[in-house]
Order: sequence, then structure tokens, then C-alpha cells
Amino acid sequence: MSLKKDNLTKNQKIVLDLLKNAKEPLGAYTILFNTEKKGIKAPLQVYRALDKLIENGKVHKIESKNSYVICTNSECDSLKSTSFLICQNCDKVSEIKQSNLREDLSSLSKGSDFDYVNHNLEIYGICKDCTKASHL
Amino acid sequence: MSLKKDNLTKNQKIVLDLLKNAKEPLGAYTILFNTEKKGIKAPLQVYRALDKLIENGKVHKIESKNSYVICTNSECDSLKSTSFLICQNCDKVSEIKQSNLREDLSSLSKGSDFDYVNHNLEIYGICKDCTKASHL
DNA sequence: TTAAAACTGTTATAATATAACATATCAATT
DNA sequence: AATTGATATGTTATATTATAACAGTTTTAA
Repeated sequence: MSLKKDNLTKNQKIVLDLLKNAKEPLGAYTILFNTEKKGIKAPLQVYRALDKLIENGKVHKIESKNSYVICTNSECDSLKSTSFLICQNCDKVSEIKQSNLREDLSSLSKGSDFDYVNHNLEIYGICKDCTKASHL
Repeated sequence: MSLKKDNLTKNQKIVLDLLKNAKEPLGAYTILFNTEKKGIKAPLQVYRALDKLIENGKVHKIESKNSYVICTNSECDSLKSTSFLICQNCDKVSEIKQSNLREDLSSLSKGSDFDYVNHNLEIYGICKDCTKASHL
């Protein structure tokens, strides 16, 4: 019997923990520098942990920033698509729940005879908090 | 009187020409290797040309591939947003005309109290040609 | 308990991108 | 035409992001 093990390994936990507490996306080398006390010593250890965490949907990469965020969307395990709101002022990232976006983009693709598999959407703008702050 | 000059410089033309004839997105170093005969000798010359070309909307960066494509969408000069269909099989990229996508994403953002400025959308899947080919 | 798979540690290196500085060219005034 | 400020170029060095290769260890499932 083949129980799919979902537990994380030591390094994966260390990296995930750091990302959980991060306020913005972190680069791989920022992760490295901030986990050296916990025993992570080389880039590869970070990248390998990230690879696995991304694979099981616990972490996403923000492609346009070469940095990594924790997943806050329960649907992500299964679907490989990601959608983000990225604040140009404070760098905070929030994940958009897929809802009908996936279907919309899939049918948009169909209009170009393109067979949709998944997507990555990065929306840039100003977040609620920063808008508020600018009105003070 | 200040006529905005829109002509491209030597290096910009060289890089743009190469991208015009490319079938897939090219990396900066691929561009470098393929323009050495024309006199481009260092990465910076490529990156500087790309920066300008991107600035005036003639070239786009595919963030998830760290590579560059020529713009095929006339609206791009003004709007800083980009939307692509990327074939996972042949790497070909086609640009989606913005149409109402911009407004859709803007109002989607508004739903999260997020002030939309622009976006980058990368849709992965299988292009028409590759789908056809697989049915042979 | 053993064999396969997955994870770790480590060193080296590849691939992508920018800093800094000196010089040259362009384009709009004087 | 000469001046000036902005923009582009050439060049060397270096920063940043990511992977290769290999040996050893732990985990998992039969």
C-alpha cells in the first residue's frame, strides 16, 4: 500500500517557515542568508526545498521578481495556475482566488485555437493599505 | 520645438532585427552570440538595447523564460501590459490583443481593493500547429 | 532487510543581469 | 557654428540567480 507521504523534510520546513513569516516575496539568496542559523549552508539546499514546495503547491514563484511567496489559496495544490496582485509601492503580494478566472482565460485561449493548460498572471498596482496611507 | 525622436540607434536596430526574425523568444546571451558579427560585443550592449526597446513597447520580456520577443500588438506603445500564449511544445509565443482583458483585470483588482496599473499574463498550453501535428 | 527512491551536503560552475567609468554622438538652443 | 545637456556607446569587472555533478544518508515500500 502506497500512502503518499505529504510531510515536509527538514530543509523544506525551514524554508517554508521563513516564507510564512515574510511580508513580501523573498529571493532565494535572501532565504539562504536568513536560514544559515538553522543549518542551511548552500544555494542548492534552498533551491531544492523551493522546487519541492512549488511542486506541491505550498509556494509560488513570482516570475517577474525572481522571488518566492507562500501559497494562500487552497485550490493551488491541484491547479498549476497562479494569479497575483503585486503592490508597486510596498512590494506586498496577494494571491487571487482562481474562481472563474481560469475558465475565462481558457476560453480566451480557445479563441486563438490555443489549448489552455495553465497560466501565470501578475497584476501590478497599488494595494489598499498604500492607497489609504497616501490619503493621510 | 521638441520633436520626439523615435528613430532607433545602431544597437537597438541590430537587436530588434534579430528578434524580428526569431521564431521563439530569445535570451539576452543568445542575442549577444547572434549579433557579434554585427559588432555587439558585450552583454551590456544587449541589455541596454533591450531596455530601450521594451521602454517604447517594441519588445517584451517573457518573465517566466527570461527571454525576449518582438511586439506584435499595435496597442502596446501606450499600455504597459502584456499577455501571451506560450506553447509548451514548440516554445512559440503569440501575443494576445488586449481588447477587454485590461478592463476585466482592472475590475477584478477592484474587487480586492487593489488599484490596477498594468499586468503581465503568461498562458501556457499547446498551440494550434502542435495540436494539428499530434493528430497526424 | 533490502532495494529503490528521495533527501542531504558540498564544491564548482553556468546563466542572467547590473555597476562604474570614460568617451562619443545627438539634438535643441544660443 | 558653438555650447550644452541628454542620450548612446564601449569596456572591464562584478553582482545575482540558478544548476551540474558526485558522494553519502535517510526514508519508504516491498
